[in-house]
Amino acid sequence: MKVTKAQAQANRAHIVETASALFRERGYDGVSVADLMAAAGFTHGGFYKHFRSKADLITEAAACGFAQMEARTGSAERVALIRQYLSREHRDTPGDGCTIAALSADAARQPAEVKQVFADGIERLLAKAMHGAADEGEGAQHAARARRINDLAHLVGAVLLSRACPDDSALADEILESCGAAALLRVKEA
Amino acid sequence: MKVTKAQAQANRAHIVETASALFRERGYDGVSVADLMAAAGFTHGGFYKHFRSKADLITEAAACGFAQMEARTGSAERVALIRQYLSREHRDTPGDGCTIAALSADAARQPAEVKQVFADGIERLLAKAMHGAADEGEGAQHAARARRINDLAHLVGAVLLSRACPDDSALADEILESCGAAALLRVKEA
DNA sequence: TGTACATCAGTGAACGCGCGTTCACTGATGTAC
DNA sequence: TGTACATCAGTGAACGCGCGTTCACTGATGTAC
Repeated sequence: MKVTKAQAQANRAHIVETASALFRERGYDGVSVADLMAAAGFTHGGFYKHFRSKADLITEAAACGFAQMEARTGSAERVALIRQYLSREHRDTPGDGCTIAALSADAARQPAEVKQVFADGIERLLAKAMHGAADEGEGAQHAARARRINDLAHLVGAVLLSRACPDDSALADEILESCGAAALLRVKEA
Repeated sequence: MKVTKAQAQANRAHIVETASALFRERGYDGVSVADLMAAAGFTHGGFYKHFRSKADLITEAAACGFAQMEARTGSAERVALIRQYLSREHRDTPGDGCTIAALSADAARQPAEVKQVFADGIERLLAKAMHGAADEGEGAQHAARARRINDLAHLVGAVLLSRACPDDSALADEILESCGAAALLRVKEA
């Protein structure tokens, strides 16, 4: 049953990606090693040929989630990004969505290793959003960074509030719409 | 070992309050029935004399958390509320803090019953914040409500982001400070 | 290039453990007379 | 008011189950000659 080195490496990456999506859907405690391996197309025993523990996988899956986000948001316009982030689609399919919105509350209860992955991910997101302000003065850069942090908190909070409401409830949609309108207005004003 | 009706009722309320705090600290999956009952000062067997299941308790504990929040924020000034909400103290002691910030991600994975408690709680929070706008026109009221929703999303998101960062990290504090400054500025401008 | 052997990714049964829940039991409280 | 009995909050052992993890085994891959 052995497999080529390349195949094994691909399988490992596939397990991490599957875990990253499942964790976003159900939380770290909501996905068992057996669940995950079955979803990835394997039996559970092989898990420990790739990872030392479930805790290790959680750290890797978080990093994978941030890497996916960066790859996908690479060239997108801010307006398109906001529309997508505050869409019903994103709210209703956390497995395909933002790691921060789906798992930051879970991460808060995880060891420092996981939290560091989140902090690094947030930091890289902020750095990327700052590209437009690279040639400004120190004060303006500081203000721009503060604005990015505020925008991120606002978007993440909106998705979290909307997800906490019953499916198809008016309030859940109203939250997305109110926050979307305000976020887009802020882009236009800047 | 029987106890007076009044005592039994008080014990039940004590279990719900203890659960509400423990859930906020560790999440719904992070607290076992045995953990909880021990923390409340009982053995685990008696749990089912008070509740039909852990799921039932989760619903009650959520309602208890919102009731506590309403009671505590009753007479507070908006500025004081924002300062407290975005304080390191609130970030670092979720057990004493806001149910939305601590558990909305967990609630998103719970049955409709729990989500309804969250939606009702959010709705009551918004209604309370609208008291100052009671005599305005329909358009102004709608705008005021949208502003409250945005403010709530912003505050909740800030606490979540800050909690996801490593303890005592600079980024965790920066998030609270940036969002606090912006939130307070918004109050002054209004 | 061909042969012999070591490696190790993947399998599936098994481990101890803690989970939510059930149950027989206790004994003070509440009730009926 | 006093007595006899039913009630039921709380106890602690036990239930089946799924968890994270370990292990002996398989057999194709990778390596040494």
